[in-house]
Order: sequence, then C-alpha cells, then structure tokens
Amino acid sequence: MTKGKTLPATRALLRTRPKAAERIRESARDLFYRQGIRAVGVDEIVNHAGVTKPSLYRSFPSKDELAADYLRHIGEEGLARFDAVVAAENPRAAFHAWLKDLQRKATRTDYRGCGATNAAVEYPERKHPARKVATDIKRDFRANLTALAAALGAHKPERLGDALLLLLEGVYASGQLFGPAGPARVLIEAADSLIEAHTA
Amino acid sequence: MTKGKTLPATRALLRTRPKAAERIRESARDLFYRQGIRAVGVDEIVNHAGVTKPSLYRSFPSKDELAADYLRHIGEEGLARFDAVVAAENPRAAFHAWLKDLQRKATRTDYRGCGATNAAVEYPERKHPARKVATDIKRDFRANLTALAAALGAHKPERLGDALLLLLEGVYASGQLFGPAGPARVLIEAADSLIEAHTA
DNA sequence: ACGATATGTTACTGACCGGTACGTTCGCGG
DNA sequence: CCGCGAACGTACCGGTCAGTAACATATCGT
Repeated sequence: MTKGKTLPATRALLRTRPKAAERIRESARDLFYRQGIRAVGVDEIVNHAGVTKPSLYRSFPSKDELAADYLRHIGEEGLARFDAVVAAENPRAAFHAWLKDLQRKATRTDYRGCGATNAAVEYPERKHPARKVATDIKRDFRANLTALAAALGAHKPERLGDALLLLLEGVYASGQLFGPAGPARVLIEAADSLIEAHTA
Repeated sequence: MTKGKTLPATRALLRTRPKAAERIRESARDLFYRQGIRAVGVDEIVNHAGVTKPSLYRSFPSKDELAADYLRHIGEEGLARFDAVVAAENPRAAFHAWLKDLQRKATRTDYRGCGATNAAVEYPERKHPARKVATDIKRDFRANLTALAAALGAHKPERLGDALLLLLEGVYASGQLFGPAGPARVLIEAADSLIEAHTA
C-alpha cells in the first residue's frame, strides 16, 4: 500500500463499453426515435434491452443523459455522412445522391424525421441536456451546408446553405406528416432550383 | 305542464361557453404551445387557468381531447389567414406579406414553430386525437399552398405548392432551433427562387 | 482458486400522472 | 325567500414516472 495505484493501465483497458450498456443504447435509439423521448419510459427501455433498471443507471446518470447520448450518436453518424458529401470529388453528384437517399427514407410510411429536430421540439428548454446536443448538431449541420454551398460554387454560400437547410428541415417534418406521397417528392428539383439561383 | 318544454330558447342561449372552460382553453393553448403537450400536465393547466381539475373534465373528455381542441384552434386560425392570402387581389403581394410576418415571428428567441407540426412530432401514433387533427391541418394547408401556387401562375401548382411547403416547414423547425440569426432570414429570397423556377 | 468487475433480483421511494366521487356555492325563476 | 339546478371546489384514486438501496450471482483475467 505504499502509494500503490492498482494497475492504472488495466483499468483504462477494461473501460471498453460492457454489453448491457450497449444493449441499452441500442434500445434507447430505437425507441426514442420511433416513439419520441418523452413517450418512452426507462422501464420500457430496459425491458426492450433485456436488462434491468440498475444496469441502466450504472452506465447512464439519468434518462436525460441517455437521451443526450442517443442524440450524440445521431449527430456523429449524420455529420460524418455529410462530411463525406462535402469532401467528395464531385460534391454536386454526392449531394444529389445524398438527397435521393433522404427522399427515399422520408417517403416511407414509418418515417419519423430527424431525431435531433424532434428532440428540440420535445424539449424547448434550452438548458436541457438533450436540447443542448440537438442544438449543437444543428449548428454543425448548418456549417456543413454552408461548406457544401461553397463547394457547389455559390456566390453567397451562407445564404444557399440556409436555404437548403430550410428545405431539408422541411423534408424531416413533412416526411412524418404526409406519407409516401408527401411533398418530399419535389425535394430534388427544389434543391436544384435553389442551387441554380445561387450559382447563375 | 301540458307538454311544457321549459324554455328551449333560454337553454340554447345559456349554452354559451362558460367562463371556466374558456379560461382552460386559453391556458392550454399558451402552455401547450410554449412547452409542448406532453410536457404540460392537467394540474398545471388548471392552476394557470385559476380553476380546478373537475372543471376541466366537465368541458373536455380528456387531456388528449383538450389537446385536439387546442390544435383545432390553431388550424382554424392559420387556415383562415391563409385563405385570405390565396383569395387576395394580388396573391403575390399578399403571400409576400404573409412570409414577412412568418419570418418576423420565426426569428424571435422564444419561437416555438408550428403547433400542429410539433404535435405530430410528439404523437407519432396515427390514431391519437391530437395527431389526427394535426394531420388534417397539414393536409388542408398543403391544398391551400397548391391553390396559392395556381394563383401565382405556376405551371405545376402541386409541385410548387409542395416546394413551398418544404420551405415553410423548414422555417417552423429551424426557427426554434436557431435563434434570431437562423436560416429563416433567407426565407423570402428562397421562396422567390422557387416561384420563379415554376413560373418562368 | 482468487479477487474484481459487471450484471441480475427484489423491493422500494416520493413525486406526479390523468381522472373521478362527492360536497358546496351561486344565481335565477317561482 | 325558497328551492332547484347549474357551475364549481375539496379530496381522493390507482397507476406510472424516474431513480435507488441492498444483496445475490455471474464472469473474467491472472
């Protein structure tokens, strides 16, 4: 015990996420996205994950933080996919493919929009953990759209980026309001019109 | 008592909405919009209205139906305002004014978007009373936008209407995500671009 | 085989949820 | 001024919410 630290390296290595926590994460993602965060209780999450409540609270300090974690995952995934578009050899084509993919998803009957936007709707209070993550995601997304607009040769990248952001948020919202025959069908031609107007 | 009906006219007149119910309606509108429907309990509503819970349940069968009533009010108000735009002498100018007004509201720090869209986010289940009203509102709104697009001389009114719907839903969502400096600032020029592309 | 770490089990808390049985006050017509 | 019904309040219900305490067991590297 003379100033012994009990193997710090081992401790660091064993810090890999255990199995129960990961199951909880996956269940939370599924349930939070499909039903909304407020609509899902922690009991439902642990049942779906096949674990018990104490396991949840050993890995996450609260339901709010679990929701924030769920949103962080959304943010990382979504922003990474968009970074690839911006950095693509042909940004125009890459963006077009990205739009087609979004259009396909947004016209499915069970589409639920953007989890981050939905979370901001559910938690208007700005200091809420989930709300804060959602706001950060959208800030980054907006910056990415500006970068994309620049890569597309826009005269005013911020303004084209914002116009595209309006369009995309519109797809997120209206995709879950109208079904497969919703307004998302005009997404690509509308995006093209905006791009055209900013690059002519 | 010979077949006496006890003054039917008087009864009909006294059927005017009593005071408590109207206070409840107003409180519900305020709280539901600002905080979201799920976030507001019936106790908070009746406290805000200065009445008691039984008064609420005498005028409304359930919280869900009160939420549906709140949305019906939103729908009537919003659709009436938009009908005036479509039927205006100069639809283009009337729509422009409508957009400016929306832009002004959507860039306020406490903006909370469209109550109907928010309700659909909070209640994905399609058979929920609030969700049903929200869906109806959006269906009518979409039809109104198509009518507006026709009045603006669009070659394909449905497609311009849908494009504008995407833009507007985008304003609703991003207005509450970004503050006053949000992407709603490009709303009018984006709408003009879309209209231009469909009327050229 | 050991010790540490991860997980399960059970039961519980206090707060809050939507909703209701029942008593009380008010206003108006006779 | 009485009586009667409409409007409203008091007090409560069972259920569910997020979160926790205490203890038993499983798993794994060494």
